[in-house]
Amino acid sequence: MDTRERIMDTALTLFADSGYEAVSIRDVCREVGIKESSVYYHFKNKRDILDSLLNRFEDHVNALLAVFRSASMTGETPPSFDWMDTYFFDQYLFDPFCNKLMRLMMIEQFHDEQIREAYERWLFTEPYRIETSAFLMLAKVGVIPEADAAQMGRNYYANITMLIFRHLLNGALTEERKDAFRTEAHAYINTIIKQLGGKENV
Amino acid sequence: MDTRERIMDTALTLFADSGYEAVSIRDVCREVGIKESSVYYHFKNKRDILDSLLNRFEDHVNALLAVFRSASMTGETPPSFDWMDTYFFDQYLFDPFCNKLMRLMMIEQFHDEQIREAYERWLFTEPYRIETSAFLMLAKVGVIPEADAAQMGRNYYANITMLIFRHLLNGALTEERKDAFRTEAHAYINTIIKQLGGKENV
Amino acid sequence: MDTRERIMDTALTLFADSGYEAVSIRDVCREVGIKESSVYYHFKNKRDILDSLLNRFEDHVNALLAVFRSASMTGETPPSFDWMDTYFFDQYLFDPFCNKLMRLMMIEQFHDEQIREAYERWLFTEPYRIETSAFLMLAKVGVIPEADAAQMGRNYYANITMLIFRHLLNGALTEERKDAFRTEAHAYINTIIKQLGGKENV
Amino acid sequence: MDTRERIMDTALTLFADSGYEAVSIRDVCREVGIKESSVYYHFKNKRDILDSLLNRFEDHVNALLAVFRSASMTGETPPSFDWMDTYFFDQYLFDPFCNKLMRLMMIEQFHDEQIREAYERWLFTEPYRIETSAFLMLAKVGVIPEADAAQMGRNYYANITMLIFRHLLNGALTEERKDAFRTEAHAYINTIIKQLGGKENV
DNA sequence: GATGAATGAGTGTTCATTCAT
DNA sequence: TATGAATGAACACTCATTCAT
Repeated sequence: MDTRERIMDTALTLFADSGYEAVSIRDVCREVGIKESSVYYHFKNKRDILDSLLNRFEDHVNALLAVFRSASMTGETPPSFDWMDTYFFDQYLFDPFCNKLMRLMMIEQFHDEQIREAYERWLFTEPYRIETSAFLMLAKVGVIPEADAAQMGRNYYANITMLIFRHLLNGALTEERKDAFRTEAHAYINTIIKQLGGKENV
Repeated sequence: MDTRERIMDTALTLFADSGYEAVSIRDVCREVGIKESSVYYHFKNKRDILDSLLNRFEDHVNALLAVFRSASMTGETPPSFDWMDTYFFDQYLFDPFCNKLMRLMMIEQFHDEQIREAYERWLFTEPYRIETSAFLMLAKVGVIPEADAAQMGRNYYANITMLIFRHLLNGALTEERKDAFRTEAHAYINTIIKQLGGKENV
Repeated sequence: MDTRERIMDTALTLFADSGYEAVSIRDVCREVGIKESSVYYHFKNKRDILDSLLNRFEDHVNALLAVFRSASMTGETPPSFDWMDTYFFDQYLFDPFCNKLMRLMMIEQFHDEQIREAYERWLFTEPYRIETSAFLMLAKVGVIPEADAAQMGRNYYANITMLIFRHLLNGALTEERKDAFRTEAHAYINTIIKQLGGKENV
Repeated sequence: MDTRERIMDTALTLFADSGYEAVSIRDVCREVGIKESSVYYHFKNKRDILDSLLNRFEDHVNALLAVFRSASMTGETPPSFDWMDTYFFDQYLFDPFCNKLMRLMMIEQFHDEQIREAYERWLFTEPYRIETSAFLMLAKVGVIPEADAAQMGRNYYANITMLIFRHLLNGALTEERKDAFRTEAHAYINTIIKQLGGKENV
């Protein structure tokens, strides 16, 4: 991994732990093993590191979305909760890069409007859009009574959002916390499936 | 209001906006209208201001809890969603002091274990305890089928938690955001009441 | 002399030697014997030191002008070249504070419009006004033929200005340079006096 | 123009605007369109650029002097104020290269003895030598009474020097400033010519 | 109770320069 | 010829804190 990459990587880890302001260029450089002045060869200034991270996140998550959309559009595999596990849980919520950026956005949203918008979009608006549309698709396929789709989607979204803040954006992201999230998420999903008379999914 | 009070007040407002680290003693003093050295007559150091705020919050919220408990214990008035409005929404979530402290805890939880514990307790554990117990009481009173109480309580908790993060801990606390929270919360509560065959509550 | 005074004093000496940009706060503090951070108790920033110096100069020189004006207005003593020696040479050109500020303005006029204006004013416009008006007064008193006053004033001004740049704003201000200035200035003045048929003034 | 040339050219322009210290290698390279490290192929270090400029100036101005001397020695054309216009004004004072170097010397003379010497030489000593010798020649030719030559030469020199500092080394060298210089210089010259009973020269 | 004055440690950033390629 | 990458030293400035008054 080249220097620029290592700076971004280290900075993100520290930013996600303590917030942008609380992390100094010195801190980043100590970790990376370069001199402070070297940072300025790769980045215009400190803020430029943050912006680069935000841009990379935006790109990364848009790519994820594109894959997800094309997969769900072709319809070759019917929508299922397993999808969520793969695309939303594993590749988004648990992904170290994405998780750190969510923490960063969560801290910085309070004093940066640009970040606040990203925060609202990627933790609320987009998940809501995807999860409710998944339930609408399940209704189309006939798995769910059409009348309940919206309400169920909204409930699902609320439960997952609560679990994200409770377990994945609370202190350090340990395996215990991931397990707690997974356990509660699956328990919730199974109650839904039971209501639908479906089979359990562990 | 005496000087010590004004320092705490101002510090909290700034901390809630930008986080503890990002706010300087200078910033606080400029607002309060005193010299920086004067702060050290009232507080041991900067951290002491933060600790005093956390202690005051703990006291304040324990007092709230005590009132709530005694009110619900006497059973003179049956538990209802109106309670929530009064005790949980108005006196806790919307209360400027409490709301600022929640923001502060949300920002600082990532690099301070003591704050993380308070954060987990007052945003997740305690609300969960109270809200689910409210539903259990509703079940005892016969308003809700005993079998659904736990599940409904959990759903209620998840929805309210999601709304808190989405609307009350997102950017500045404006009247629009309070309204958005209230609207969505009441809409959700009404769907529950409808399911129970009860009357709407606006 | 208090700290603020000593900072200004030292800064001016260094600025006049090397220019504003080339002098660091470190340089000033080393000389004054204080820590760099202490400067910021007395001045908002580096530029504030410069501005304070310029303001003080403006005040100082306006005071000089006022004294000169009142002295020449009362007319108790007729205008003479001795006046110039006292007011313009000794109290202005040779005065260490004023001389240093002239050097500073001379260096900084190239990249600061505000300073350029002061430079033009206090090295060209005001001296021109004063010196030509002195010759007009001499004409009124009958010492000089009215017709020659303007031309002689202008020549006097040109000669003195040239001597200022040649001797007083060239390298360090040593006693030799002051002597060179005085010698040439008096020589020039004496040729004028001779032309007028007056007595020599050494 | 090759790279070395472009570096010197750009550096001079920037140095003349802001002084040597205030201009960074970065500034020069940005303008030239090369990377900072490339400068060190063409110059030993930053100071080497300055020295090269000073050397080039010395050569340039010596060449000018040689042309002027041979022209005045042959005596094929009698000395005149038109000469001054051509050699001293147009080819020296208004010449962009020379004018920039004069500014540079004016700024840097205060903290570099080598530059101070060049400054004194090319702004005072040499012009004085040339201008007074021109008046001596005019006396030889009989245009001026021998007795007045020295005095008139000195006055001429003083007036031109004052105009140089007032108009050509004051802020940026604009067409307005050149015009102001020319107007005042010609006005002065005409008063001399009038005194000599000669014809006006516009 | 409050402040004037000071400070050591640290902040982000710029600088001229080096050197392998 | 030119540059990508790095660096030590310096820069202006901010910080929380101290202490005598």
